[in-house]
Amino acid sequence: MAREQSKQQQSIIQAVDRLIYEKGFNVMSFKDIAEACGLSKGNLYYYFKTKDELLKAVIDYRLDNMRNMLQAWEQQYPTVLERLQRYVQIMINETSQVIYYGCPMGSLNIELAKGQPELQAISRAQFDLFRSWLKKQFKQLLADKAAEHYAMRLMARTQGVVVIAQAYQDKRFIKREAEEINQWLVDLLDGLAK
Amino acid sequence: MAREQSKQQQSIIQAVDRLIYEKGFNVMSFKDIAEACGLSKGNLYYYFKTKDELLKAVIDYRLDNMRNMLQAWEQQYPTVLERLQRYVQIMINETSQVIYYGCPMGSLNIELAKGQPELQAISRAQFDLFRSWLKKQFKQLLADKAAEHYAMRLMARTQGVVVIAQAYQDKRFIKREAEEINQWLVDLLDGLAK
DNA sequence: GTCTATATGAAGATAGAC
DNA sequence: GTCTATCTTCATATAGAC
Repeated sequence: MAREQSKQQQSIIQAVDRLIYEKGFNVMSFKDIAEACGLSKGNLYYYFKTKDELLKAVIDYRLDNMRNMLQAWEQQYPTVLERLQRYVQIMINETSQVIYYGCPMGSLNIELAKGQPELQAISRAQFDLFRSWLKKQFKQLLADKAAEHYAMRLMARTQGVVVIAQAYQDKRFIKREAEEINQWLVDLLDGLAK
Repeated sequence: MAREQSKQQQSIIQAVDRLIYEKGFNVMSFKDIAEACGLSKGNLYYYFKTKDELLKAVIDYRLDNMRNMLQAWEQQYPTVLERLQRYVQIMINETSQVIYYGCPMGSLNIELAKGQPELQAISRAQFDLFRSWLKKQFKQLLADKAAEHYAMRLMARTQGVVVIAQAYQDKRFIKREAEEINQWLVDLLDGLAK
């Protein structure tokens, strides 16, 4: 739910979004942010008083984008298989960033889980959103509990691919594994249709 | 290959190993380390002049432990399936830490991949070690390239499970997915035996 | 709203006494 | 080898002029 925000706030949030992804939340500094959006450090504090506030704003921003994206997918893809495969497609589309910075959602959550539980709880909302959307898709074919399990498994599979691809800066691994996961989905839904 | 190291060096390395895992490399400070091993900060610098040196020492320490562990597994488990499943078992055995701090190898690598490529290269040796050991196991049943691919896929699957389990502090997910992966290995090796 | 200047604290790292 | 004291740099955060 985006509150009313100034152009400046928007541009700060976008810069921070990128910096968190590329440097990590704890490494990113106010100096980095100020430089990235051409503001003075002092002026930044006019908009956001703490790093935690910035994180919250970035997560809200990401969640808005994700909700729009997922809604668009439902318009665009009529079948469950297409929707699930579209999810897998993300890592293909983002390959060139993923091999360097990993998954924006996954890497942030891992960082914050180490000793910043309040912040991790905020970051986790990204997982919640994908998880519930994927569950909703699987529920068209499966009982509630099984749908939940498959949603989580699919997320685990894509996250795992990203971790290994980042470790080796290996683009081809992403391609190869995306195909494997897509085939797994085909076989799975095929088995369920019977 | 562990060089000759004093008792003090060993105890520092073990403290740092833990701190990197629980707080992250960049968040961990010399103050943390000094407190953790009951030394003064100044004295710490007598043993290790920089944080990078500490990282190298910790990775060497971890690699030694891993090599010993893998060698022991080869003594203990005669079959490929048992060995691969023993690898999957790690996340079961470490569940109570994993749900809070993730994978020691994976989370460190993800952190360092963001803007510290020289340090990531050091950390990546942990992945290399597992990867080549797993490949060696698969090569008993598969051609070189396929063995490599399956080794990476197995690593991706366990890493992914850990990411999701950490996101939700969900122990049961680890159990559930470990069983699934074990079954996948059974089916896979079964298919190859034919 | 935007800036510069500054307060304050913590980090990595060193010097030198013991 | 171990300590305390200190240097320097950089971080978060604030104050106050414009």
